[in-house]
Amino acid sequence: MQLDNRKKEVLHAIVDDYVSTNEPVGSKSLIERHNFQVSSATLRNDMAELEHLGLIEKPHTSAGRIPSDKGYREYVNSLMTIEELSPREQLEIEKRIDSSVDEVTDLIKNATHTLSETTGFVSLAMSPRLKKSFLKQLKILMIEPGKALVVMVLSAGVVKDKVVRIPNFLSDEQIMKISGAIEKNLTGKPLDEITLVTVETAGKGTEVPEPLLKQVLYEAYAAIKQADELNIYLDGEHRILELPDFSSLGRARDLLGTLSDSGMVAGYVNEMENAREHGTDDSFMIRIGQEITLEGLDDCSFITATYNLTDSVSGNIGVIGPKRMLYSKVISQIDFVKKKLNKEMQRFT
Amino acid sequence: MQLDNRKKEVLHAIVDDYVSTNEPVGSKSLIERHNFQVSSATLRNDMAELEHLGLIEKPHTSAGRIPSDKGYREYVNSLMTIEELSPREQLEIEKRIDSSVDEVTDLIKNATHTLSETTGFVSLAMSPRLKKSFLKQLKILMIEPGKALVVMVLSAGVVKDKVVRIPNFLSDEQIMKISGAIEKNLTGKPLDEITLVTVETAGKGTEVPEPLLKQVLYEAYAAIKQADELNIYLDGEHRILELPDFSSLGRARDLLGTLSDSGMVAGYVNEMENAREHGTDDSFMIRIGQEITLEGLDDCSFITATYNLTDSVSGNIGVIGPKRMLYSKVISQIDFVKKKLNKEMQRFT
DNA sequence: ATTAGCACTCTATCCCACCGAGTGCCAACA
DNA sequence: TGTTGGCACTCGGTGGGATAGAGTGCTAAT
Repeated sequence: MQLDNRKKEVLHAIVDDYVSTNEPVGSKSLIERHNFQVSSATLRNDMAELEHLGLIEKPHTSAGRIPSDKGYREYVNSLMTIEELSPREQLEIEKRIDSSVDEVTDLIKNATHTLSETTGFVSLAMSPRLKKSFLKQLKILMIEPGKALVVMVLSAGVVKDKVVRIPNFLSDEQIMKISGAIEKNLTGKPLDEITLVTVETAGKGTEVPEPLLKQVLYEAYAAIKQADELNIYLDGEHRILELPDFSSLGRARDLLGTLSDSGMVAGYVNEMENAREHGTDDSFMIRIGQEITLEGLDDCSFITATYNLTDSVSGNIGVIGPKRMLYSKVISQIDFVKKKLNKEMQRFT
Repeated sequence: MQLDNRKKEVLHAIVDDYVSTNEPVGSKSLIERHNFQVSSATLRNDMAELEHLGLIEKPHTSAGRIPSDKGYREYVNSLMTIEELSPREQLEIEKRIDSSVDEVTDLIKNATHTLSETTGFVSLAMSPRLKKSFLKQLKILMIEPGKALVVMVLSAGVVKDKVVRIPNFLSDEQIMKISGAIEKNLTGKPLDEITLVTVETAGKGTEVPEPLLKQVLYEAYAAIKQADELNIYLDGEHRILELPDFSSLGRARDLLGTLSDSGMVAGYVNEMENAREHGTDDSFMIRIGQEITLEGLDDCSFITATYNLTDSVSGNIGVIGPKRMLYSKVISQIDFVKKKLNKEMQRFT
């Protein structure tokens, strides 16, 4: 992208103005608001050029210009400068993220809610990807004949459990034996290295008759696998309706419809995360407009950061807002929430 | 409410027509659609009367009539007849409520989702009110120094747990002792009869030094109290935007804003439930329009039924939809989902 | 009690004219 | 070659005015 300095400034100004006014910006109003030392005609030429490059576009012939997806992208990649939040804003966020909760999940929900409140957009977080964390404890508790609770404590300070069905005839002692054997052999193993086979070999030594044993082991395995399933937390969906960008109802409907399928959104975030490998940037993922492949999000931007529960266990937190957003501001807000989250998470590990 | 037969029929017809067309209904179109053996002028007189009684109203001078809240109320109380769902519809619901889940919570979420899909409205359910269920098991598991997991199995087949902080120095054995003492003394007690004092006396016999013991007992008590806290599950909020009744955006915004505060909604459902004491009806609660004290729900109706996990443990499930709904249909849908839910719940108790 | 007839009311819709912001282009200028 | 003033043109948005249509209330007759 070869742009001389003034053209860069023009694009910058157009994005800024459009973001703050929500109206296509014309050459004249550009002169009025900014200190360009040239005439409006010159800017018109520049704008024609920028339009030719696909960085801006006009809604109709006789309107001003608005940034295209590509224009926003250029803005985000090379034009904007990010500033720290003011102490007031920082304090506000710190206050909101209540640190007295007992479980990581609550902390994450808390941060997500805070992020939605401070940005005014929809926020979301993924639960930590636990596949790299390892088992610290595994207990199977009899609940009643035929039913047991598998409780797992993971290295990342997370506790997971699952109710499972077991054969009716099994005694308390038998369960304890199996539970002990699994724990003894699998403690220290990362979740993603635990397979059904691993669990079955772990349970070998116990003197429990074959078919019964096998069922319990299978259930234990299922519980372990469920523990590293990903959850997504969405917050502030209703804020979409407060944004002028989605006043058209049709757009809002599509967007909310898509967001209501949280599994789909989670899948998309995962895809993004996986595609990040070649990431040159510092853990931020930004998708703008049509770059987002989810239906109904063409007018949105999707920005996430990566938080860390431990070195190897991380998740994502971010927002979905209109393309027309104050990128630098929102990014610093996400960044600050992420940092605060990381700090608070140390308590759990 | 003294209405001669024809006036009742007129009101009935107005509600039906308005619900299906979403347009104020006039005397003439009433004649066209229904077999009234009188002229439109006569109906006009009747309608003037109904309006005088506050059962219908007109949006403006030269428009047809629409039912008022009071009109809908009369319709619901004495006019409509409820029919069973068709076998097809029943099957559809039965199929959707997946019965293979392992936890009551999942079953309830499932039913809520199904209800939203079949009615096309927002659906919601309250978690079971567990205060009448009793403790069947209580175990405290050490997770790491300073942290433990309290696991409770309740009579209603529900498992609850909570991570709690405990003094660092406590050993595994000490925790086991305390856990055993609590379980021994509190098993069989309904949750609402368990107080901090009860827990403390239960823990008396253990040979654990005073201040440490006291803290653990307090945490155990807190865990028990948390177990009977109510949760609310909302589903299908986005469907609001598909309803012509909320096409005005402002209304939709208010409604979604209110629903986003799920605690508030839960509180309201509870209020309704408590006010139901004098209930002559068969467990349905219906609130129409202004009868609902939640902000932004003036154009809605709120209908819930009571499901039962056990004789003494129940919760609510229902929908929030526009006042202009097919009451009889929606009520049978809720009723059927509730019955299916009750049936499935027997597996857990 | 019911009906036909009539004057009246009010909204929704369409049409049209006009305003204004903005553009593209051209010719002139530094 | 880049910049500027000027100008004709475009197009969406706004507001007024006319019209159609559905519905009402009232009155007088049955």
